[in-house]
Amino acid sequence: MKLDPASAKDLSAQIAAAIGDEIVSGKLIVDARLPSEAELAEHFQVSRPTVREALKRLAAQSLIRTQRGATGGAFVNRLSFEQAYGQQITTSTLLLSMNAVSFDVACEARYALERACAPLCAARRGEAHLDRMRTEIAVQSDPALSDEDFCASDVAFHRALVDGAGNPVLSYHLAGAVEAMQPLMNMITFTARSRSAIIDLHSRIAGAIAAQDAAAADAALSELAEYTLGLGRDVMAARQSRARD
Amino acid sequence: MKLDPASAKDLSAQIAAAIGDEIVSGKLIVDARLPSEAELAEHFQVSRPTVREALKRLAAQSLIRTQRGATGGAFVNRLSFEQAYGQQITTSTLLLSMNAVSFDVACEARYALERACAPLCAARRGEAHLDRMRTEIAVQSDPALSDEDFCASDVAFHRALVDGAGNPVLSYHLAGAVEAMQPLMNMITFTARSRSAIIDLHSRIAGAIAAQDAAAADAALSELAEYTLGLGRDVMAARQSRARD
DNA sequence: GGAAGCTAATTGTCTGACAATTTAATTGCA
DNA sequence: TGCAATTAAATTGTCAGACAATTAGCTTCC
Repeated sequence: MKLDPASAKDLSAQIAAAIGDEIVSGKLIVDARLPSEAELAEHFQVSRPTVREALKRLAAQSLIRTQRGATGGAFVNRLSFEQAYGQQITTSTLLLSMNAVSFDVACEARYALERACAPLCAARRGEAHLDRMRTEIAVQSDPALSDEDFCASDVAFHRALVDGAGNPVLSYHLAGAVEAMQPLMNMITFTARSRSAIIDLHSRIAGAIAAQDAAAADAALSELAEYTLGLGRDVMAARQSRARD
Repeated sequence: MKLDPASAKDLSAQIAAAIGDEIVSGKLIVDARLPSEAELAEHFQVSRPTVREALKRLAAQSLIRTQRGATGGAFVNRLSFEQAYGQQITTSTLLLSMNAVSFDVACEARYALERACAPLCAARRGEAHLDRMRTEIAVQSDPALSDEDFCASDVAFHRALVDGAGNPVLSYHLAGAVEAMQPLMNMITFTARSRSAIIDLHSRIAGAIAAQDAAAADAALSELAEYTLGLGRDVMAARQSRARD
């Protein structure tokens, strides 16, 4: 583990990169203990605060965890699926909100990915997933539900569909795509009529999954994608015409 | 921006979370300047090193960038697609390597997602994407190529396919799925025969994309998925039989 | 008017210290 | 001997103050 004296970056960034590389490359395995802060400072010829800044960078990426006390220190952290979901959702959400990604593009990506899950979900779905989907449809049918809660339930429905594929890696990749859409969906105000159209399509999807009919599920998802895109376009058009006034 | 005195977490983690929430929620917009480290220390009633640790955590997530000098400081960073790709690939790779994800599960996720891109790619691919795919096929046809380089070229080929869909959000989500497979693919030693089978399928895929034939591309991808899964199973079986000796 | 230098603000780094926490060893006692 | 309480040691968490490095803007001088 060496540093590049000519690098333009901070020492703490260089040290974090050096240690991070060891972890990613597998030279430091899960639960291995890093040298103490004092030893790292000695090794890299820097002060302890600089080492600490480097360790905090790694901790922010969930690459290490720290423990106080006599046998404490920094340990290589096993990246759990839960942690990865969280990072994935945060990054995806920020990416969409900060880059003026159009509703169309985000929507297309989301439904393209989701349709990839449908056949697997139809083949493998368990009762738990069917229950989650039916529960969310019931929630969505309450006319008193706020728009935000409707969108949250929409996300929960689609995550049940994704999880039904029974592939945690797939669920991880889809988590960001589905969750990051929520702020965009919130921007669309749902009329009673569009809500019922969405609920109908959700019911068709759930029914097809229950019947293990992949083709029907795909068709319904495809229709939902088209319908959602249309809603988005209507809202955008309405906004533009209001802006002209 | 307040801290919870009862929290079990580090002060730097709490401060990072507080500022991070402001950014994610949009209260701090892109390119906004955060207060100076001294002001933040004053605001949160902590020392400057503690504030700095918090800022380094945020920097590690690409949420902020810092600049030295008179008009310097910490600024909310626009998360670029490039940065997001990088984080996505790192996280996906670690997730697979640290959680003993089986080759089957990772492979299934990857090809399911990739097949979602095929129809879009067939419809929209430009000459640049076709060129990239053809170039990689040529690279792969060199018998002197090392297994590592063959896998790297394989990844490049598939990324061209993904990028051909012309949807950056889709490319972002797929980047992790495709790149994170490389270490797993490296574990499979390719015989000359399996290489030629893969190259044939790549050629069929590239041809179908060039002809804008989505169905043919999907069929070839599907075959490639099956073939890759088979290769993985053979390698695992051979290992187990060796282990029994 | 322009170039050089000065000043102020800010982050980057260092030193040293103490507090809090946890484990292990030691001691004292029954 | 066995066990409980105490002590010691190691480690991270936090603080205070200082100086170096960098950068923008202002001032001064030619």
